[in-house]
Amino acid sequence: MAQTVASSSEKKLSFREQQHQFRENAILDTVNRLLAQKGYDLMTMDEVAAEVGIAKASLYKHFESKESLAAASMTRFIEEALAMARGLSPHMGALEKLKSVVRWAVRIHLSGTMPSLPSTRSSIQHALLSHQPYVQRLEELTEILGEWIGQAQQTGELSPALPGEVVLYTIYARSCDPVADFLKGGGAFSDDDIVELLVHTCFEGMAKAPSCL
Amino acid sequence: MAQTVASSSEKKLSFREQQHQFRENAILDTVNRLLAQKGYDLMTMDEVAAEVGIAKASLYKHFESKESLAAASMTRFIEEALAMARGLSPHMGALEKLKSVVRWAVRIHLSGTMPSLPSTRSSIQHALLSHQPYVQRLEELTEILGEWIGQAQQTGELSPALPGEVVLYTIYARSCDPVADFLKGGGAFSDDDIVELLVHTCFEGMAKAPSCL
DNA sequence: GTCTATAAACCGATAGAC
DNA sequence: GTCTATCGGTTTATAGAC
Repeated sequence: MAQTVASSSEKKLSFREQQHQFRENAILDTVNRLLAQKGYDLMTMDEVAAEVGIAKASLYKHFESKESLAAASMTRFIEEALAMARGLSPHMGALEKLKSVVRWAVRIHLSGTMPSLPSTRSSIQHALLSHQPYVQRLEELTEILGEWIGQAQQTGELSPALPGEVVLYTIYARSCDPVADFLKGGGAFSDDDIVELLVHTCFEGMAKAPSCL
Repeated sequence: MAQTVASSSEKKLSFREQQHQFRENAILDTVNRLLAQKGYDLMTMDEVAAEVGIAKASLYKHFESKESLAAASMTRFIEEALAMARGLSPHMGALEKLKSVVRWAVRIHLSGTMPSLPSTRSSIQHALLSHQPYVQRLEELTEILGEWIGQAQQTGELSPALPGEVVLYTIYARSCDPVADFLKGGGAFSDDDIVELLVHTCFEGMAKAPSCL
């Protein structure tokens, strides 16, 4: 009996916690979209609250500040990237893994739900680097990518003469490349085309013919 | 006599106009730097006035709004790019001309005086496209680059299978690529190294060894 | 044209009732 | 936890004296 009550109480608590998590995920979904559309500085807390369908004060019960809200959004995104990277088949070559990561990121970017901060210029960049959960996951991802970069350089799939940091930063930057937005705005290409074109120019440059199209 | 007076009057007017132009150029220099450092949304008119050394109200005697100020800054920058492109030796190959443009832009980017708006996300992007002087010059530059791209594709220096828009957008995007900021922040490379690394990955990709380093 | 002072709007964050 | 109402600060832009 006592066990049943305890179990029931546990279930109820777990259910509330689940609802809490569900609500927070809904908030973060909205934040991801708004960050993708307008960026951090132009996104307002009023707007987030209105789109989620709650009052602004309620938003502050979940996240203590605008900065921590954006940091949570970015952290969740990196977690998804980590899960994606770790889920890649171990039979893939290192270069193919790296391309898969860029493909995945560009596709999310094109769907309008990548909470990327475009550059060093955003006011949140500094706050993010003080947000331990974000930094930690970013380091994990960097370590995974760094390993693959080293492997691809050993096999010659990537030039060993190219500093690893250059490859890493380039991969990160191509994942939220404005070229994708421009091409999408032009309307001449499908999302799949844009993904392949971007991955091609990123790794093969512009002298070699793309395998797609 | 009348001529002398007229001439003197003309000279005085011209001098005042020159001073006016000089002041406006000083303002635009400051704006370029602030736009490069913080971007449009985070740049404030108070800040611009303070750094120029004039009162904010005086700023509004030169430019009627923050939007028109940023638009003037961007327009002047495109004019410099046009002058640079038109000044390239006619003996250069088309590909070498394109690379020279990217080299020039990345160098300015690294110097911290490129008034680039990082992406589609800035609130000024829409206003810029309604600013006729800017749009016109951007079209002129696009036409020049488009011609070179076509030539480079005919000689096979660039892949003819790659859509021209992809090449054009890529060149524009690499000119203010955040990779340059990351590498500069890392401190391991000189500005010249960064320029060559970026130009190399842009045109040759990451499989081929860079000619520099 | 340059200044000081201020208007008008917006935004992040909080108080306090329920 | 959710709401309404509001505070405090910042920003763009302008009024008016000089």
